[in-house]
Amino acid sequence: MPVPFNLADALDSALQSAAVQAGLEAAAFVPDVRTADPRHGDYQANGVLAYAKAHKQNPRAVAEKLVAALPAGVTEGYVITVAGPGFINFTLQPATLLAWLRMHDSKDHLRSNAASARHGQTWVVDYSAPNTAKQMHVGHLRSAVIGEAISRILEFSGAKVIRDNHIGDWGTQFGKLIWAYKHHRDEQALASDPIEEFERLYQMGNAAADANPAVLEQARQELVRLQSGDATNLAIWRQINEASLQAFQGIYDLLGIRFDVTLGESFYNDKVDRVYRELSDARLAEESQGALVVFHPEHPRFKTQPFIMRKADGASNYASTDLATALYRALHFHADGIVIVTDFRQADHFEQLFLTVRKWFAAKSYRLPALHHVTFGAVTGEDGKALRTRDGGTIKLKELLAEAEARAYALVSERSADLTEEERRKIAAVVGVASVQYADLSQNRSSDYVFAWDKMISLEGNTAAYLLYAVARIHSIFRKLGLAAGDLAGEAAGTPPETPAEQALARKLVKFADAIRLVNDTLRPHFLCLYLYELAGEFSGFYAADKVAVDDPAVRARRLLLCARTLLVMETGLGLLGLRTLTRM
RNA sequence: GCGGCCAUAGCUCAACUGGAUAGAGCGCCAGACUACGAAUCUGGAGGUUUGGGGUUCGACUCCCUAUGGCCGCGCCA
Repeated sequence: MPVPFNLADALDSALQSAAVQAGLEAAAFVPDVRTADPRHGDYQANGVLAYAKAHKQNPRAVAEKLVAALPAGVTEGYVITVAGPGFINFTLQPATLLAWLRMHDSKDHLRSNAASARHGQTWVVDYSAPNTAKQMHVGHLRSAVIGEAISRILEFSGAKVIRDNHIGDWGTQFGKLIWAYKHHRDEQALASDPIEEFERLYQMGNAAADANPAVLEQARQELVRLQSGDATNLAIWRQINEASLQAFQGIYDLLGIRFDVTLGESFYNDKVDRVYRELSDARLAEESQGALVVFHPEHPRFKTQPFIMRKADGASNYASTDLATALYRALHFHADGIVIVTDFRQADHFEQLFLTVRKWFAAKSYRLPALHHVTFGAVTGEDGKALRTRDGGTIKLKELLAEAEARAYALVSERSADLTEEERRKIAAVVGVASVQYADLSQNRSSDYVFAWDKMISLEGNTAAYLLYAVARIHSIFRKLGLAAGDLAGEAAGTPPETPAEQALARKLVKFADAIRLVNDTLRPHFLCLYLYELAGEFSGFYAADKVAVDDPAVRARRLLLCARTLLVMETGLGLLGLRTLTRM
């Protein structure tokens, strides 16, 4: 029995054609198929209610007609009932569950089936984007972790993804930094930990310029020299960038991030004139108080709140470079979609940017990509205020990840004292980072994120440790039985799931497709986290209820198949979130 | 002042973007290791979804309003 990867999709189109068969006004009928509460079934179609309402018909009668018109290929695979005011419920038959599990037996099969969703599309994902000359701190975590997960899921869904690190490597701060570099640098510190020293110099330059107008003027001169191509200052600037990128990569390595391109603000320096020209020619931009700005008369706020794209002193700012960036991504990368991952405070900026881009591209007949500003809330301490260390400084990302690993190590040593020191170190490295990533990803990104160590490294509940533990237990079963986890031999003997726990687990497994779809549609990775958590929960229930390593070969084969698929889906899903997994912990 | 986001169990969060009896974890109570890893599982208690109106077959979700919190708003990004 061939079954599709995404069963909800298949039901949707089956209901569409049934609507034609049954004589409904098919164009006005949207099946609205979604996953259901298990009490009601696996999928439910809710579209009948809206249709019947609009057409003044009895919803139950319409539902009955639709069900009667479904092809045999569909009706054989499910138990179908009409319930309540006109819901159509579909419960998968055990044989259908088995067929799905058999067909999706490897990561490659999952991927190739999922890839139809965005086949042929190109997406640019813009995330992380720290400023050079500063260390990454806790505030940089969410963009990096969320952006990477979105990139992986878009890729899994068939898109060509270009990961772009739009670093802040240009701007007025470099005048002060170069001034401090020339007057106060510590060569020894520069050699041993350059990023730390640059950060110190930046703060020093900032403070000195604030305190002394003469310094401020000298810093301005340094900036002018840099911008006019002065060799010395350019060399310092390059040194700063190089050291910064190296430090960033240290963090990215821990988080499993590798960018395809790093096109920072400086890259767009020579591309902003075209932006000024084209927006002015299109009469979208106007002079206001000496600056070149864009107003949006149709917008309640942006009709008076300007989008400043060239400052009165003639310099560019991030509006101009972001406009140039949008054009570059559309023309050079042929992007079908652009995702920009930043915190919610920049919502106004990107709303103005997107409004401007839409009008500009329309005026020039440039192909417009889908534009998504993926926002997330602030990271706060447990008091609800911005997260700070005890002495009031920001928490460095490097230190945060080290702390997570140390806490994980203490836990592993406590729980698995029998493992060697080396093994415990390795496990702690994975669990520590995964806990940080997962704590961030598992929450709806739009709310503020309350940072709490105990919750993050916790072993219980919706945490990385819980998911990794489920994976480790499955590996353990295969190890005990002397089987390879990916070994497909013996699966042919697997029969349809029978016990309640087996069925619940199998029914959750096929919903993987729906979770992927949901994240694709919403760009919210927490839906995949929630799915994996629920899957791990179903597995744990199954594990407690039904022993796998039993003597009866038929029962054992049936349950081993479920274990193999749970492992496959868990490892695939965790991989899409950017987490590494373990075989023991 | 104008605008945006948010408010769900004691705490931290979900609720598939308008669907069926609002779900988890922590904490609390009561159980389950002579069974593949108890970092687990099974039950129980706990709710006027901030207050008040409205829209409709149906509202945590949409609209209005009040209160409280976070944030943005002319040359930082």
